[in-house]
Amino acid sequence: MINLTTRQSEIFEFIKKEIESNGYPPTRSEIAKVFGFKSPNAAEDHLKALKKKGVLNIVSGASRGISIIKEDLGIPVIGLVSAGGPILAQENIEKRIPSSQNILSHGVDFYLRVRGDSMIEAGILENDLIAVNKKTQIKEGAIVIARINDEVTVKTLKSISPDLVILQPENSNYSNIEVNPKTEDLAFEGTCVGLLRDFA
Amino acid sequence: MINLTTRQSEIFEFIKKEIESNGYPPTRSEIAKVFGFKSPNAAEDHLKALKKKGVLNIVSGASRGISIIKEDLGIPVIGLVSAGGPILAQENIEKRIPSSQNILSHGVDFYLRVRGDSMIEAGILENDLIAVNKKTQIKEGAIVIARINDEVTVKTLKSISPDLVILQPENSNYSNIEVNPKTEDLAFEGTCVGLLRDFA
DNA sequence: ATCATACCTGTAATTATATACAGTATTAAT
DNA sequence: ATTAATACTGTATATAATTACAGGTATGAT
Repeated sequence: MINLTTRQSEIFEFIKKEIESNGYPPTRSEIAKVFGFKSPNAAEDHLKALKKKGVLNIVSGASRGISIIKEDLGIPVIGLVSAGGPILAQENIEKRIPSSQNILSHGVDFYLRVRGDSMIEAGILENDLIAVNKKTQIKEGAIVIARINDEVTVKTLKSISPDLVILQPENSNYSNIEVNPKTEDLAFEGTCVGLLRDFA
Repeated sequence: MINLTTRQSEIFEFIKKEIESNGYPPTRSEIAKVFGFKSPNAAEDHLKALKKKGVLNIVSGASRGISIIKEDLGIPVIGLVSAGGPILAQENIEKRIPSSQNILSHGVDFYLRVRGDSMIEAGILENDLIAVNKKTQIKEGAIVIARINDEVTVKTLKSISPDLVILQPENSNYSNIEVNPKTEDLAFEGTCVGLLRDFA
């Protein structure tokens, strides 16, 4: 999608909200009123711009003939992460789950399919999907998605300090991973905010 | 919902279809045209009838001010099950999750909040929500929701025969539950088809 | 038998709405 | 420096749309 301006985003979001709450789209005048425009033509201009940018469709002559073009790709499900590249690279995306179906309380940036049994004692099994939020502040005690030298792993963050990060598997067969961020390549991809298991 | 007449259903379905495909509701004239009415007032009459029957809402004065009232209550989340009564009794329903948000591959009849730690070795922890399907055939090896003498429990179904049902907890601290369906009150509420954990 | 409801036609008026045209000011790109 | 895009005001008008009123017919219920 071509980037919308701040104003255009506001208008676009308003239209979406109206459709959601009323069940039908707003008129030019309604938009103008809400945004304080003194002319419905201001809204008309915005609609034309939004149509041009391909985010909505306008049926000429029809009242409220506005419909949003949903290009909502949904929340990506990350399968096996290939070494190198960013975690959200196209080749890692297994499928997408519509974001409207997000029933978790936190925002979910992506789902990661769990490989291995290192977290079974935390009730996280192989093939489960863990919901990951990228923005949540990384905290000790949380279950985090870390990348160590191109290896992506899910572990409990035991402790964090400038020269020592301890990642703890939740499986007594495995031992803690100790990383020195100064000498090793360590990045946090996000925090686990949910879990999804499908008994297919 | 009060029963709609055949004609009313046709009109109602058409309106829903229009909203789905166009993104906005039809006008009286559009309805009239599609159904061959020679007057938009025929459509008006139908809309009034449909409003009276509570299936849609009409905003007076607004063009296309039609919205369908969704009676979809969503999938119930069952908290603590009170002894006696059916599992889906009103007093057991903690909240509802819109069925449109169901991302699991099987149909989900309700979610059950897990109490206790008897299934931790199957990765099912306290407070997780397990998605339950009532219709799936109860099979050995599946995780089932059983009711034994008014006690609702989640266990793996180890074996089933006319006079002995063995339910296995997935926690080595607990031992198997053996029930004779002929002498004890045993009912299967459904099969676990998914799991949802929210790190709130 | 009468009444309510469903299901229409036909007309018409008010209002809601889209949308063109003519401007103005600001900002980002070439 | 000029052009294009953004973000509006202000006016005007054709037409889209709601919706009332006045009928008509058929059907099932009281």
